[in-house]
Amino acid sequence: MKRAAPAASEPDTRERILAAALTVFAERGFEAGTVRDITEAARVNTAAINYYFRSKDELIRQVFEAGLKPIIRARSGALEACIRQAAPALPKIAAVAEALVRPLVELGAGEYRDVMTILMQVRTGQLPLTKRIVEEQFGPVHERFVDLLQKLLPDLSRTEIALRYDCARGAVLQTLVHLAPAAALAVAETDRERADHEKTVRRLVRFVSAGLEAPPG
Amino acid sequence: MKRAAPAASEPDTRERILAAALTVFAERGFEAGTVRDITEAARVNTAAINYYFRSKDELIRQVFEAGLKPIIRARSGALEACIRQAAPALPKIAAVAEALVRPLVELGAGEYRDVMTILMQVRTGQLPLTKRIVEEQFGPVHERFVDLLQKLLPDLSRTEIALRYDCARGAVLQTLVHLAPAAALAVAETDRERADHEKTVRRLVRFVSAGLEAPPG
DNA sequence: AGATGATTAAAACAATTGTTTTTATCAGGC
DNA sequence: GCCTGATAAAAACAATTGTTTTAATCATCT
Repeated sequence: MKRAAPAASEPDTRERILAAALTVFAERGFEAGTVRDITEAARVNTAAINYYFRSKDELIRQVFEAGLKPIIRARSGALEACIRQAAPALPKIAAVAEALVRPLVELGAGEYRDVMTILMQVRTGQLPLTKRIVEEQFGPVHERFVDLLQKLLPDLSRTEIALRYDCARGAVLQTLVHLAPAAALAVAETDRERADHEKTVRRLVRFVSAGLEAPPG
Repeated sequence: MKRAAPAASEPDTRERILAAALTVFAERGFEAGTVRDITEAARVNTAAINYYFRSKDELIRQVFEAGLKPIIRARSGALEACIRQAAPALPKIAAVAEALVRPLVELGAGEYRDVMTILMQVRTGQLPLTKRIVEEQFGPVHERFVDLLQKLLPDLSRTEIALRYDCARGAVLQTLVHLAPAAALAVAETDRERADHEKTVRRLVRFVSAGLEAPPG
């Protein structure tokens, strides 16, 4: 036989581990977050992690890559939508800034807050494995952003554009981490929260746009 | 007797531990960086940490606070100098931005690179202890910056100013971490490096200034 | 020289780490 | 029924964690 349950109730043990691992890693970091922290949070036996994933490292890889994918897809999709919307002309800087900001704020304030926290941790480059994953996954999107910005700001060198793009990402991430950590328990977003996010997006877009199109030096 | 050596050769064991702890914590994080990592790097016995500091937690506190102080002093000094220089008028936004950017770049690219890395780690808030230290130490400086910006940008609400100030800090830190990690081994800065820092400062100031004085929404 | 007190070194401590092994449990196929 | 293979639980593994203990060293003062 291949599986105990065919498809209906895929034993959620594996999913519970993944979910628990995400929050544990976000709260304590990849190295400091222990296997037993995770199995206790998931109400699962200690050996389950080595049964479903080969090792803790493999669990880290899967949790991290799975968390990253929707973020990349959202940012990438927003960029394409913004280009499509402006076609055949080039999009405005503000639109590009919004394509960078909005997905991050909307995902990072909600379901993917833990992933954002982990992203911040990884940025400090403690684990080579995770740093490599980030570079691999985000590489293509970054390149497309910088390429587009280069067309919009032909007076700037590519290194200057890359620096400004980095600054923009740093500004958004910094704000995200400071954003209401209470969201973790909220099952549904209240109107108040949604309005806050909208305001945050507009403010960030304004800051980032201005920084991106600052005069060259 | 009070001390083995009066003052000339204060047993540098303690200093070696502090220095080694800083780089170990920067590379591996506060929790993942082990006592033995540090004692080996400092070529010191394992028990030395508990002899000179009471515990690992106390070592963390001392390393972190000692590393933070010069950064705060530099930023605080730069702000006061910029105010003094413009007096009796108010300083320009660009000058305030430079007071924020320059100390961070100059310290963070050199001797205090490890402290910057640790600052990034702490920002993700894994250890409550370190998060509290950061808030305590940086609180006053942040307030003075926001107060001054409020005067320079009277059309913006205080929360909006605070957000922009956060963005500015995030932008600078993000850039710092991406900055040449090779600096760790350089005993003396080359002219090339110093020129690079100067260019980085100017570019960051331009980005941050533009973001700070973006039109209100 | 002998005694004193600070420092260093070596060894051991219990606790916790990731992982493995070993033993149950539980579903479906013959 | 009984067997098979997947899952689950319990117990144990060696290795590593922060810390303590115990014994050596070393400089200084009397």
